[in-house]
Amino acid sequence: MDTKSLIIKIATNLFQQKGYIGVGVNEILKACTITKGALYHHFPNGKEELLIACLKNIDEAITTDTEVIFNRYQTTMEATKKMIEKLVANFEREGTITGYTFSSIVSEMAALSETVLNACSDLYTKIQGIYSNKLVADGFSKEMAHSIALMMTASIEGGIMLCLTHKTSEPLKIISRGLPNLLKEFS
Amino acid sequence: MDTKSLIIKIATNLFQQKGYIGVGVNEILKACTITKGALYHHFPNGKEELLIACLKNIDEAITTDTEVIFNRYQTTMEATKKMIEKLVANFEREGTITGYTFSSIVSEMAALSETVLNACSDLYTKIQGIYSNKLVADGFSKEMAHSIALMMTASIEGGIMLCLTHKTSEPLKIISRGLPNLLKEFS
DNA sequence: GTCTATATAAAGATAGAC
DNA sequence: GTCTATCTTTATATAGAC
Repeated sequence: MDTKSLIIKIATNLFQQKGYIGVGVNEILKACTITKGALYHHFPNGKEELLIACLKNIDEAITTDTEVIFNRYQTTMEATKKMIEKLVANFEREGTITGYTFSSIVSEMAALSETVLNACSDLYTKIQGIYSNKLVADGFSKEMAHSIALMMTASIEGGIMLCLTHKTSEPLKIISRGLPNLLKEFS
Repeated sequence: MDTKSLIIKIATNLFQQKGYIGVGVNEILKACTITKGALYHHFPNGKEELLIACLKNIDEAITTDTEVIFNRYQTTMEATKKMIEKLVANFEREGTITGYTFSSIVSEMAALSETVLNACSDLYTKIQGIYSNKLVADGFSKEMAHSIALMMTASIEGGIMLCLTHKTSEPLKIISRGLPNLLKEFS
């Protein structure tokens, strides 16, 4: 792998584990076994430029992964249950959830960087689009699908946060069981 | 007001707006028009000790406020709708949600400080307890009330995050409309 | 394209006068 | 209990050799 891709790969992991401000440039360098010269050659605008590249990387990974799951299973319900199962397994294995969320980045950057916030906004929109399309295929109207997709995203992201806070996978498991109520028409 | 209370009050506001790492000690001092001497006299262990004091402060404010609302209205549904209305109004007025959340603090501190994480965990448990009690009064079993309360917390926290990300109050409004589906028995 | 060495700024914290 | 002045560490970023 070329140096640039390596930096992005390793930095992505670190940012998801510790947040943007929680990871120093030096830590990234050490993890990559490279030095400042290399990093600033590939990312002249420094750490924030690297973060944007990482967000794009996360974006692709999440989108691809979600699409695969949502294509494999017949209904939104099945697909979502499987997705949450993966999140739970991830959490129980590693104690964090690295693959599917960026809410910590949103939270810490919301007041700090417009660029980063926009990147996160796009990403959520994209994920919700996948949910929404599947819901339309399930028979919901476009508007209802939009609303339900939003509620799914909110519940799952909130659930991830509760798992991290309470250090147990119970919240996501309960949310999974409550899905049938979530995936229903409402006013 | 005495200096210590003043520091806590102002720091609480800043932490909620910009997160823990996003606010420097110097910024707090400036906002309080005091100097380091005063701050480190009241909080010998520095910034983290101050944060814990602020979390307790938020805790009381949120708990009191939530209890008032949940006592005033007959059902969990009505109370929750009113609560979300307040969140939406807060967001539309100030562009942020300062009074009712601490998820950004959780997210950024999750990997960094055990103490802070525990304080946040207690707080969520307390809020969910209020929801849960009301749900039992509504007629749900204790276990079901626990599960629904958790889903409420997850949706609302997730909804707040989506509002911040997309810079619109739409997510919370949609969640409010979807509440009837959330507040139902499930397996 | 990657290295070493250095610059520069900001953070949190302390010491001691008043 | 609050001030000023200072310390220490750490952060991001740059310059220039190879």
